[in-house]
Amino acid sequence: MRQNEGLNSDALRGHMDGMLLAVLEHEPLHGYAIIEALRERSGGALDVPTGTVYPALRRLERAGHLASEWVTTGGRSRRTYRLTGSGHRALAAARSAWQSFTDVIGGVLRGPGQTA
Amino acid sequence: MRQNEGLNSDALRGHMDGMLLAVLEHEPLHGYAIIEALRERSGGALDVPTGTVYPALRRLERAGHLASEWVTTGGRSRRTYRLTGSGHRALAAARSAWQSFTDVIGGVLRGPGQTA
DNA sequence: AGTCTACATGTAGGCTGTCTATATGTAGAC
DNA sequence: GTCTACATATAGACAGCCTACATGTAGACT
Repeated sequence: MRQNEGLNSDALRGHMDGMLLAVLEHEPLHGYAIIEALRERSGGALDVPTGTVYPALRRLERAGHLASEWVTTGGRSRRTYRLTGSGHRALAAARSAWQSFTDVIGGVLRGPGQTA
Repeated sequence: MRQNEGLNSDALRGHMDGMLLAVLEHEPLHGYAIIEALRERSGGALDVPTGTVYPALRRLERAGHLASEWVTTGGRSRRTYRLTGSGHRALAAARSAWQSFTDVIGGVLRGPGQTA
């Protein structure tokens, strides 16, 4: 279970929740499928370990942003998560926060006087 | 000592080092001035506490990216930090990492199929 | 003289999210 | 019978950012 190419995991902190919500925006998914979706959407850059995802999903459910139910398909049992109303709002908030976050950090990193 | 507007501190994780290096790129500064520079460059969004900055500066010095010396001006003593060669390389690496980081996270947050 | 604010550095300890490692079990292919 | 992919879950380590505290100087104002 190797780690993401060049992406340091400290940097992921505080952005996992938003990504999980984003992945679940238009379809309910179970944990394992969420990990695959993250890998695909990131072009292979993101390989999030189960020890990160499962606790995070439970946290988001406790917070009311996700709801889960067990779904059995072809002999396989999966806990499937979907966004709640609160989850949709949290996703919108996460996107807005991401925007200001990148503006601020990006601006500092580039240095003063650079607009682009 | 109030906190940054809307910026959650988990999100800062792993990006402080790069910002500190960026602020020191063209001129040596002491800790207190670095905090002010971060506030100015971020348009007031970033108000980093001393308990974050001073340990971080020491860490970066131990890592060889910064060098420090005590400078006394007008009765005031300040530990002034400057970038080393290794620090300049680390800053370049941080900028490159920031680019891929925002590409990856931004891409996932936006959802599939969106180029812009 | 006393007080207050801005300047200036520093540490101890807490919090919490991510990671590693481990445990458990099913389905299907070979 | 074994191996791989699928699938969920938890315990404990790790590390960076934060709060709170401790300490001290310079200069302005009263």
